[in-house]
Amino acid sequence: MLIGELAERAGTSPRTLRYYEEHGLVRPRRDVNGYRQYDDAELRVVHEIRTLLADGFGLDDIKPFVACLRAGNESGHVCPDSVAVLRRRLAEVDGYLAQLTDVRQRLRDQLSQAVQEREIRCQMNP
Amino acid sequence: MLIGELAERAGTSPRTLRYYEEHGLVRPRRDVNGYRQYDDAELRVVHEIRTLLADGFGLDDIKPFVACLRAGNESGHVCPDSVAVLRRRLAEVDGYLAQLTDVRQRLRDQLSQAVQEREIRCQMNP
DNA sequence: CCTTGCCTTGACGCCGATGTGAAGGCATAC
DNA sequence: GTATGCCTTCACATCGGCGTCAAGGCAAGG
Repeated sequence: MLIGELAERAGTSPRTLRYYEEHGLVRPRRDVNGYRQYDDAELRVVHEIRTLLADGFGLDDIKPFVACLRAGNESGHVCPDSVAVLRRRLAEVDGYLAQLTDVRQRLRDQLSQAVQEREIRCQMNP
Repeated sequence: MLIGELAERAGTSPRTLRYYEEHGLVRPRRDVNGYRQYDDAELRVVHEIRTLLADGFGLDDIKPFVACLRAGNESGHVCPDSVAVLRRRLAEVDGYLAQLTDVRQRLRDQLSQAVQEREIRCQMNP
C-alpha cells in the first residue's frame, strides 16, 4: 500500500503520515523506487494515532500506545506505559474541566448581572 | 505613570502592554520624550483585559469590554456588544465542556478496561 | 564623562499538527 | 514524445500571546 492509499483509507493526508513517520510513529518499508510501502497493520496504527489525537493527546504521548500495538497487543492501551499516560491525561482533563467549570460560572454570573443592570436602567428611563 | 510602573502594578510586562496597544486595547498619551504616559484609569482597563484573557477570551473578543469601560460604565460587560461576546463564549465553553466530558469518559473506560485485561493475565500466569 | 536604568521601535522565536507550495523522479497510457 | 498522476525531499506559513534579544535615546547621579 502506497502513502496516498493509506492516507485516504485513514482519512488523512500523505503529509500527515510523513509527519508521523518523522516522529517515529509509523515505519513503512521502502520500494526500489524509494516509495513508502505500508502493510495493512499500519492502518490500525494510524487509526489509533488519530483517535488519541482527537482525544487531546500529543504525538509524544501516543508513542507508548503505538509501541504497545506493535508488541502484539490487541489494543494499544493495555501496556504499563500507556496506562501511565492515560492516568496523566485523565488528571489533566479533570483539571481543564474544573477550570472550564469555573469560567462557565463566572460567565453566567456576568451575564445575569449585565441583564440586571439593564433592567435597572429601564426602570430609570421609562 | 510610565509603562514600567503600570506593568508592575498590573502584574505584567511592558512588552505585554505594548502588545495590547498594538491591538488597540490601551491608549497612552506620549511624553515629550516619546515615553508612554498612562493615567490611573488604564490600570482598571488592563485588569479587565487580564481577567478576560484568563477566562479564555481572545484580544479581539476583549475590545468591546474595554470600549464599554471607556464609555463610562462601571463594569465592562454591561454593553450589548460585550453581552453578545459573553453569550458566544459561554456557548463555546459549553461545547468544550461537553467534548472534555466525552474524552474523560473514554479515558476512564480505557483505563478500567486496561486494568481488567491485567487481572485476566494475572489469573493466567499465577 | 560615564554608568545605570528607564524608555523607544523592530523583529525573530515558541509551540504543534498540518497546509502548501517548489522542484524533481518514476510509471503508465496515449 | 508527452501528458497525467503518483511519489520523493526541503522548507516556509499558520495561529496567539507574549519572551527575548538588538540597537539606540534620554535622564540623573557620581
